[in-house]
Amino acid sequence: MKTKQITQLTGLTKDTIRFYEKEQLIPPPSRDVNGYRIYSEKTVEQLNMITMAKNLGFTLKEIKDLTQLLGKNNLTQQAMAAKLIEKSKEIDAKITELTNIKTLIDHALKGMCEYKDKLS
Amino acid sequence: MKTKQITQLTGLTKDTIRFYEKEQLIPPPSRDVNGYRIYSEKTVEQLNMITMAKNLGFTLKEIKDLTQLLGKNNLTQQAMAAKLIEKSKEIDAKITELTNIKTLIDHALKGMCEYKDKLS
DNA sequence: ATAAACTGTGGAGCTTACTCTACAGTCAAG
DNA sequence: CTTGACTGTAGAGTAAGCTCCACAGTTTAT
Repeated sequence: MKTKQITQLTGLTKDTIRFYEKEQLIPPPSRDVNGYRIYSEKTVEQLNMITMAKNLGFTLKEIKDLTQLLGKNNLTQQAMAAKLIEKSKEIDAKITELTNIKTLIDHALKGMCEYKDKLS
Repeated sequence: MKTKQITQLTGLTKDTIRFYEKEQLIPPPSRDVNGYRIYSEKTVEQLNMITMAKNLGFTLKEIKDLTQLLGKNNLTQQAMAAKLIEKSKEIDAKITELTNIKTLIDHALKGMCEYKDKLS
C-alpha cells in the first residue's frame, strides 16, 4: 500500500510516518519504480504499536530499543533477557500506578454519589 | 519547608517546581518575610503525583485538569462525574494496553527459555 | 491534455516541558 | 564581616516530537 492508505489505517500523518522512518522506528519501506513508498501490513502493525506505546508514556527512543529487542537476535540471550525483564518490571510499576490513580478517581466518584444520595 | 528541601524530597529541580507553579499545577506557596517560598507537605504529595502521572504518559495539561477536578467543587456534579468517568475509562484502556505489551515481552522471554532448553 | 490528487525531498517552524544563565538579595558560620 | 550556600526574578536556550512549507515529479479522471 502507498502513503495515503497507511495514513488512513493508522491515523498518523505522512510527515509523522516519514519522521519515524528517519528515526528508524520503522524499517525504510520498499519503493515503487517511480520512487513512491510501498508499505506492508507489518508496518501498519508496527505503527499502531508505536502509537500505543507512546500513549503509555514511552519515549520514541524507548520504543525503538524495545522493538529492536523483540525483533532481533543480535544480543546475547542473557543480555536480551535482562533488558526484557527490566522492561517487564517497569510495565508492572506503571500498571500499579495507574491502578492507584484509578482508585483515587473512583473514590471521588463514590464520594459524589454519596453526596447526591444525601440530597435526595 | 524551603526550596532546597522540597527538591530533595521530590527529586525535582527548583526550576521544574517553579515551572509547575507558573503553570498552576501546584498552588503558589506562601512566602517567608524575606520572600522565600515556604512549601507544605501537601505540595510534596502533589509533586509526586505529577511525576507519577507524567511517567504514565499524561501531559501537564491533563494532569492540571485532573487534579483540579479531584480537588474542587466548581463544576456541576454531573459534569465532574462525566469527566472523571472519562478519565477512569482512559486509564482502563492504558492498563489493557500495558498488559498487552507485557504479554508480548513475556512471550519473548518464554521463547528464549525454550530455545535455551533445546540447547541444553 | 490538463486539472486534481498523490507522492517526493529538504528544511524551517512549532509546542511541550523543561533547563540554564545572569544578576541580585539573604542568611549562617567562622 | 566576609565567604559560601541558598533564594529570588526574568528571560534565553534546548531536546523531543512532530508539523508545515515550497517546490517538483506522477498518476488518474475527465
